[in-house]
Amino acid sequence: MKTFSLSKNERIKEKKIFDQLFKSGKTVLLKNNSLKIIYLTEKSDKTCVKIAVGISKKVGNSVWRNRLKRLIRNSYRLNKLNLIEMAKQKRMRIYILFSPINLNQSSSPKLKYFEIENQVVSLLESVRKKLDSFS
RNA sequence: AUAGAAUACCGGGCAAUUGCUACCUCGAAUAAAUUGAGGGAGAGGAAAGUCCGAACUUCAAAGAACAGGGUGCCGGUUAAUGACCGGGUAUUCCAUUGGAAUAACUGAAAGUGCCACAGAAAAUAUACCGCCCCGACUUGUUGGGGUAAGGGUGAAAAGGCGAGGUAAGAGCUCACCGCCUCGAUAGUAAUAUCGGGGGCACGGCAAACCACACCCGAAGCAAGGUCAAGUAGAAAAAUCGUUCUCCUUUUCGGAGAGGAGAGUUGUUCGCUCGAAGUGUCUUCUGUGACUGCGAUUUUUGGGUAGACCGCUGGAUUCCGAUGGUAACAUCGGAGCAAGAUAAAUAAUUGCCAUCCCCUGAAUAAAAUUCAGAGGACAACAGAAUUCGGCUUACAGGUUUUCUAUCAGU
RNA sequence: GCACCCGUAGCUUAAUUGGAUAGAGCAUCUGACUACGGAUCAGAAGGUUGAAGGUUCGAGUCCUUCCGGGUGUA
Repeated sequence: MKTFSLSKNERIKEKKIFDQLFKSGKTVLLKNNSLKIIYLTEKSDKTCVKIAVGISKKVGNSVWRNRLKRLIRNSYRLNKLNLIEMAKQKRMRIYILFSPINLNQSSSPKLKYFEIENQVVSLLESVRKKLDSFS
């Protein structure tokens, strides 16, 4: 498998998983409240990490939403290795949903890649710490 | 040259690295899902709004009338349109007899309706102030009559204007204009021009109802089809139907009529489809009750929302020729150019191009040019069955035309 | 995606077939009553009828185009 890829198998596509995430997932916020992560774990021998990006229609127009989604995905696939290693060690499946909170088009019309990447990295780190301490 | 308006077009480019989507080629492995390498491909002028028009699919075939909806000068283009092109007419503007822009631009003399307030009167006309005549008397008031020129009201006042005429006036009469009507000429037509006659009757609103002419069957790719999966062919209530004849007959069965109801997205007609048809009791041979069966409607509960086809080669794009004032058509040549589905088409870096700002140099200054450093990296905006239009949003740049100002010949 | 509906004061709503200043209730503010507050009584303010054009003498109402919000549909 390629190291920095993000194929269809690493994305959430099933409606059931989305329902479970919204019903019983745990949220992690950033300090400036721009992004959040909803995550869910389950024990399984077939380890995998799947992500999705959920953006409300009221946040901005389709061009802006597409760009945010692509930036989040791109920064995830460049920084996902640690999380996958941990999932292999602990033998669990991890589902992650990214979502913007206070971020919208009127407040920040131009999105910059490095800001998004920093936020994604710190979010992934905090998720990893929580999982570590939990088990 | 600068500024403005219109018009047609473009909507950053190249390279590297890391990815995404489907396809092709060569491999690996397998029951299958899969996976490795390479290759070329991958958002727009509006992809948007969903305002019109079609293709395509289903509703048996897509029938008729009414209802309902749409359009509305004339001719053409088109698969089709409410779009486009050409012409006419009206209005506005500039100018001075031409030019430009805009227009839901049929009918108010088929009928119905509305026209608040004000005003005498808002459509069968009428008379407040006036003007004029006659009578009465207290000589400036009143009674009767004529009139619609002037005033006043209003968004709108009953043909306009001038002359004659008159007590005062009035299409009462006449000229010109307008209107109605008949004819001729030009034009395919809308319409225009000219001539004769009438003698004023005909206010506005049809984006009020309506009339006339033409057009429209309905729903939409979540259409529709195939496969898989499914505690699914679930329960309750109401209504209706469960009828005849013939053939072969032990039975089973077959044919015909009838048939509740369903479809035809409003109604009617027409058309099409069309299930069950059992048993028991009662009873004066037919009726009633119950049960079973079937159909429809309503309610409750539950399941799946996966894969493939539709899905991209088409009223197709580009170039040229011919015809046409033009929209466009015909012919010839070349080309194939996204197909996702929790939804791909991206991210970073470098160079170039573009724009902004600063510093230095050239020149007396501005403007301009060159060099260096820094910043922005663009606007509007993301395919979702596919096309033709319309509408709306839009940084910057290019082409052509027109207008204004300045400079030169 | 496709199809469709609705916008009136801060909130909930009226407005006859186009006719005048867009009317109510709650909330808000001011005053009265009270030792103070509530309740009550009296009064005031608050609307370019979502926006822009058009038809009309006159548009909340009729027509067109935008803006915002919502619904249905396997």
